[in-house]
Amino acid sequence: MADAATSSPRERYRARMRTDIKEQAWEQIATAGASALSLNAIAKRLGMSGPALYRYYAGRDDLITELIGDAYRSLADTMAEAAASGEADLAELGRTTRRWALADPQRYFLIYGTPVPGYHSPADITEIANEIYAILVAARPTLPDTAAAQGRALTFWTRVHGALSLELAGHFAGMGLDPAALFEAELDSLRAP
Amino acid sequence: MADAATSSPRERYRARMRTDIKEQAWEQIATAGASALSLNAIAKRLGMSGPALYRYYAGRDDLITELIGDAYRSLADTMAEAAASGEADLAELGRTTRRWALADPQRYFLIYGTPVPGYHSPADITEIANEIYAILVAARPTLPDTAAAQGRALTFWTRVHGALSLELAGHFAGMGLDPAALFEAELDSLRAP
DNA sequence: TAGCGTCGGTGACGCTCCATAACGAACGTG
DNA sequence: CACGTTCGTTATGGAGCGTCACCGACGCTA
Repeated sequence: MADAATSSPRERYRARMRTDIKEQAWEQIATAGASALSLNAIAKRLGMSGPALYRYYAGRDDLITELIGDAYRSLADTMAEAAASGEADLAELGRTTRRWALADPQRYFLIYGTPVPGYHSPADITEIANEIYAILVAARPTLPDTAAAQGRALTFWTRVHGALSLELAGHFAGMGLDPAALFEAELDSLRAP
Repeated sequence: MADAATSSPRERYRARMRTDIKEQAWEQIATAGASALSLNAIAKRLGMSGPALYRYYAGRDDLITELIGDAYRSLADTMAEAAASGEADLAELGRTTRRWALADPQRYFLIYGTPVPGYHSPADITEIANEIYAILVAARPTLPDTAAAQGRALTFWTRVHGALSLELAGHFAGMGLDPAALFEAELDSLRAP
């Protein structure tokens, strides 16, 4: 079963509708942030009335949860692709992460930004997070010791996000600093532990 | 005029009211995040009706802006106090920052969390940010080269926030990692550049 | 192909919130 | 004690989320 291959017209319409909704949602998030995401506005721009969206998503939280999942998936795929492209230097993975984040900062913050106190990620999302972590652990140059590789991956990850979150939030802008150079300097620091 | 020294009863009442409002606001932020901050809820908990708050703050944004300023001020004062206490090791300043952040994570995210796309900090807030930066630059051990001190402060700051933002957002929790140990490891990395 | 059940969309409604306006009461200064 | 400033209230408007009842259209199946 789970005939994902064959799809009825209704299923295709429904899938198309869901992607259209998410597309509008991403547009709003990119321009005004996730907290300003409005179902009514999405519906209006799709030419239909508000409650219609509830046929596709249980509510605002449900939609955002799926968007978070998509963001994670996008990052994991981007990292995996970079890692599989042969010269998967750890520093190059860092640059890949930065490019991905700069392409849509609010998408980055949807994952690594301010958490909502009550919120807990569903299991499939934490799974993707581990997937990303595994890519970092396996990155070249390959280390003989697994523990060392894990430690390196973790240090790498925290430093990347330290530089990235400050850059994307604009904390460097007012100080006349060059975020790109700073990022490269942090990548260099990982070369010789 | 502007007799700031003497304060009329009205002025004191007004100041007291503003602090009460902010106190309730912090409570809400700590438990539900800044995005869930509700003026109506604050007014209700203060035993008065919603529009009364507009005598003290021009609106929701005005209140939040002042809260951000207070958060910055609190962090800067905490850092300055630690730096002035004699043994102002750079690593100790890092631990001070972490303690400050753990005391109220949402207050931390009010400064270093997801930015609102349109928002620009007022000048007096960026001033406090520079104040914090200056404390880090001047931290012990004193470096002869100013550029080196600035570089060290910057690296320190990005790494501290990398570890802190991931810890506070709960990204380490699901992976069975010890945030405190990880933080100490990052502080160690700063010792020998 | 005809009919029927499922699915999708609509307007109406209740609730909460932000923000403004108009009104009345309390306060304290002169 | 009188008057103007300040404070708090209710009323109002507008937007958003989410639910409900209703209806139209689609497509599967007999």
